[in-house]
Amino acid sequence: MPEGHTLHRLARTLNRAFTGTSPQASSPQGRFTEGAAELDGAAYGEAYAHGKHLFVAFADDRWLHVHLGLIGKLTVGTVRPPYGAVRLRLATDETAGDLRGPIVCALRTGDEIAAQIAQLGPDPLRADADPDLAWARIHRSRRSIAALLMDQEILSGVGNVYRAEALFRARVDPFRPGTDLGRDTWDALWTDLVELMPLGVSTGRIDTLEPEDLEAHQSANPGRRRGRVYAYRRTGRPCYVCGSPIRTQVVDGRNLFWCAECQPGRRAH
DNA sequence: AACTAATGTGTAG
DNA sequence: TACACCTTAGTTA
Repeated sequence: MPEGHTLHRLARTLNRAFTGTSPQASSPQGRFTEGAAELDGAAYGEAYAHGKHLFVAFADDRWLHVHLGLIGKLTVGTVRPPYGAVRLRLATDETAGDLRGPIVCALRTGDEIAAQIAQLGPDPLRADADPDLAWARIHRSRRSIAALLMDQEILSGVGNVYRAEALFRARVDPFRPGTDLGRDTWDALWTDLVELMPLGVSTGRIDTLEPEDLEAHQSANPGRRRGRVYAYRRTGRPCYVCGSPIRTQVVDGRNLFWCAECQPGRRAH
């Protein structure tokens, strides 16, 4: 589930597995052979996430830049023969990290990493994040808050699930323009993301239901294991708060999910 | 077993 | 707007 929480979790997992080692690097798939050769045997430094980007520092200003995109996976576990298309394997005698299907897997310098980070808006999962930087752009934009929340240059790490859930939890109409949002509403959205996303880092999944709404969820979904959410992918099913059907609409090529009763707006959708 | 959609983003037409 | 990435969960047969 590659929204920001996934990448922060992976940075932690990589650091636990590889800190203090000099892993072997290879590209079983063959599409990162040269980069892997550059990293092979280099001393591992530290992994960091910023939004949905993952950066791994190695000795001598060699950095690995990974973006999983929609279907990419990075798994870390005991050494086994690779399956599927493994773009990059980092391996010690005990542990292998296998990267499949990323949209970015590249060797970078520290300067290049800094330039990449400079393009990203504040990340609710980072202690150094400044929400005012996002607000400065949001309150001057006529784009919808739904579009703004997904724009990684405005804030980073929020994807389609956290977008739908944060807007629901703050009871905000997704189509409201940034110019119309109000500072209080932005503060509520940001504060909620700052509380919500670390839960995703610890659990590896996105759960957003408040305790008082959990009962309605559990009676409607006995034994469900995946994330417990208010709106995301619940099209046509009853809202856990008001019972009216969750709505969906494609906006900028992505499905947007919301409850028109709990998140009322002035315009017809 | 086969098929589809998906948490994302860059590029080409 | 379409495609590429090429995995995986979920659905349909």
